[in-house]
Amino acid sequence: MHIENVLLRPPVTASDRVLLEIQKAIVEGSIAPGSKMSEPELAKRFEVSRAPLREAMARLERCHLIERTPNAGARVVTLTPQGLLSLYQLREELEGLACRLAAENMAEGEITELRDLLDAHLQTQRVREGESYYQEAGDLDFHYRIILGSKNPYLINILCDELYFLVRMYRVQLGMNGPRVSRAFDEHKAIINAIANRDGELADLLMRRHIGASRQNIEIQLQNKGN
Amino acid sequence: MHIENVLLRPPVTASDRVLLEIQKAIVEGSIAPGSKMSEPELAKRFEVSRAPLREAMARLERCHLIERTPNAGARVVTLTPQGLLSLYQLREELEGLACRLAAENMAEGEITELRDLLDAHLQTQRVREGESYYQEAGDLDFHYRIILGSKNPYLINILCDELYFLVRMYRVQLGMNGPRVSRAFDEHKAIINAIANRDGELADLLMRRHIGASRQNIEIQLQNKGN
DNA sequence: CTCTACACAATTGTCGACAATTCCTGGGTA
DNA sequence: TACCCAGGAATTGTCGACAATTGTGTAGAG
Repeated sequence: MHIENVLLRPPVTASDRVLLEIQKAIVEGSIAPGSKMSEPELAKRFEVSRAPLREAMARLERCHLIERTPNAGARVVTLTPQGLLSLYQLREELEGLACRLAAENMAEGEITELRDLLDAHLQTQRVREGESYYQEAGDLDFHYRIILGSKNPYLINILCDELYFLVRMYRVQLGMNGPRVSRAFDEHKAIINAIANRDGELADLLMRRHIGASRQNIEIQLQNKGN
Repeated sequence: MHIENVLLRPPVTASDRVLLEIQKAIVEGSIAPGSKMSEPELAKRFEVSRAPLREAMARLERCHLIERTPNAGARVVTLTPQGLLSLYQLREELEGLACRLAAENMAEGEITELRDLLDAHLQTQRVREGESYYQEAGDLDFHYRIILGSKNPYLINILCDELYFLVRMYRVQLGMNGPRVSRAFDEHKAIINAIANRDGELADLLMRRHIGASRQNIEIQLQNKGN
């Protein structure tokens, strides 16, 4: 009952490779939201046949980066306030659950590693103040480990494989760096403590708040962009 | 931002048709759990080429009915107590959320329809006492409508497209009919009332309990089977 | 007798071409 | 001028064959 996580395995096949490239392009916006995904065009651009390309597109649909209609083609998703709200409603619930389960199921060693990771991340953060990439990567890593710590394969699959690309897309395309960086560290720290104390209920609550705050932060950016 | 629900659209393409057939076969167990899914064999059996078959298998993987490993092939999932627990942990959380959102977002008309559905279902149930099929179908319909009522496209997608086939597989293959039928009606009724009163918090709680009870019921069957 | 290495068979991944459907354009009509 | 319908171009869905990889069985060495 081990569910493969396509993120964590090297791109063994051609469609794996193309998938990663297109995912990156969509998340970073170099393929514009709402634009049409022409199969012949993309196949030529990424130098593969249409077979692996279609396989990749099936997986892109799975992680909600494109929307397909039979016999009509696919388009890149568009970012909307409603979409963001729906996404974060889910994330709050699911990552809350992940925290609760992680508090029950994470090994002591995993918790220690998580602490070390946060410390290491804090240092690089101090050195390279303002560079949002490290914040992004570090934050992602933190959430990933907790999700994996839940040991629930379906939950892991949904969050890491299906929802997180969209989360990243919203954050990247709205240019997240901002003033939340330092506060996020404290919140992360508190969550780790709760997990280390095996207090699932508290960990759940803190994670929900953490994500709620993150959502509000993005919503502000989205409003600013709208005006 | 409308996410297509493959369940609710007629099978327009060949891979759609094959997908439905194989899903049915796996859920009902006529393709045994753990058995290998040979592409040439299945293509011949369902009278399609390997291209649409592979597309169907990609979607089977998406709803967790098969597990694939690159360059090695796919196997039907096996049912385990741990798997069931993981699945229902998620369901409790997600359908609880769905109820809360449904209480906020369902139109009055939809709620009325839901009531009518339950009443109609109750009558056929009385008439054909003991036939588990109607229970299955009616229960499914009830849950579906609430999920759709949440109006959260990601939530709908995960529950209806990705998780429900597995839920059905567990129930069908463990032969669910049992004594829970009548009590489930009362629980359904209470949930509808909470939604009608726009009491999301209560609806959430009741749905979690409802699913928890359902899980315990299945776990008992699973234990009996093991002994 | 056991273990390793090689070669063969079978399966999966990929390719290019064909069929079916959709979308777009242009012409005709009210 | 606006609307509708037909025709053609382009795109998606499907097919059969080829290439690449895996698993297996066998032969040989230790």
